[in-house]
Amino acid sequence: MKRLREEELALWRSFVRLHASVIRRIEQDLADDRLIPLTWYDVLVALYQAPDHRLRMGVLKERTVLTASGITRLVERLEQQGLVRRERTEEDRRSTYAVLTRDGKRAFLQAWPTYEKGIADYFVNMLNAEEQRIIRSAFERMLAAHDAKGTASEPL
Amino acid sequence: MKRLREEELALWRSFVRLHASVIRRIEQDLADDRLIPLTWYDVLVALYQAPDHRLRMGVLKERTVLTASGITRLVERLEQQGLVRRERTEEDRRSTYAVLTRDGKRAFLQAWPTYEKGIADYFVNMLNAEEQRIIRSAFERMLAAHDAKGTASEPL
DNA sequence: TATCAATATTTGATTACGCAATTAATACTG
DNA sequence: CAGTATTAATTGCGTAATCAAATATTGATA
Repeated sequence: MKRLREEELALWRSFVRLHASVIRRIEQDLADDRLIPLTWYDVLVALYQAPDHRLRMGVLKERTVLTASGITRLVERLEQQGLVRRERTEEDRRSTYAVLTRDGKRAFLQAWPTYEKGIADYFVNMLNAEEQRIIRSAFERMLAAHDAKGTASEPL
Repeated sequence: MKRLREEELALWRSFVRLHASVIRRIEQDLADDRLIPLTWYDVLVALYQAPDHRLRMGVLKERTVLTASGITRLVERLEQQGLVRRERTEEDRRSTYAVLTRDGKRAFLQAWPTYEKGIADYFVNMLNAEEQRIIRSAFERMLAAHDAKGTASEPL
């Protein structure tokens, strides 16, 4: 049971706080511009990139940071806003597809410039090329390891 | 208006997802061991480290990741659990102090081993010494820059 | 020093999310 | 091929966090 050193703890704290700060700022900018929130964006983009702009709820869950019930409710709201449509299919009648609507496509295309600028201003552009490379490779490696382990408890 | 490159976007996504994954795992471990949640821990530690184990609500807010009302409610719950006591003072009767109780101290000391292990297992120990150094210094620099800017909208 | 502004915290209303249980359909097994 | 297990998604219920408005107190100013 190795104890954490002071610098290691500082590293952890910086990670948590930076995350909160960046997310809050981007969310604020989106709200200021009357655009959709980050969570909506994540779903709509995933659909946009998918073949036929449609994806099963389960896949959608994996692409976001939510649990199954979280996704159900989020898609429900998106459907109410007309940004997404739900479809059941014959091939497997347990599953539901979420399909991007025309309005949904428009909503996320409108949000992108603000989102992109937020990511750049509050995060990416504050890192030099070497830092970017190192952080990305470390984080992706860690994520892979996380996934490898608790796939059971994975709402990732 | 510089556009984000693919790798920059991947960097951003790895950041967001890693954060969600690590936090979720630690929170789960704490729950499994019947210990206090992360947010409680943050408050209790801040109080523990403060002179006389007491801090004004506003200061507490700065040390966590919550807004003013978030802190009010969190401290409220902690008070209900007997982990914290609220005190008003004569020097400035607008402000409230939160004071760590004996039970509060015990609760967070009990949680620490699990929390520490989580930080180590899911985050710190997955990074080599150089990565740790680089990430910490970059993140702390970014946080400082964030604070310098929007101190107005800062619940940081 | 009465008034207006600023600060510190709290409250009301709303929203989002998680867990555990539920429903429904498909896959496996003896 | 009947019965059980597994998978996919949803729902009930509770908790926690936010924003905006309210309250209370202190500071500034004319």
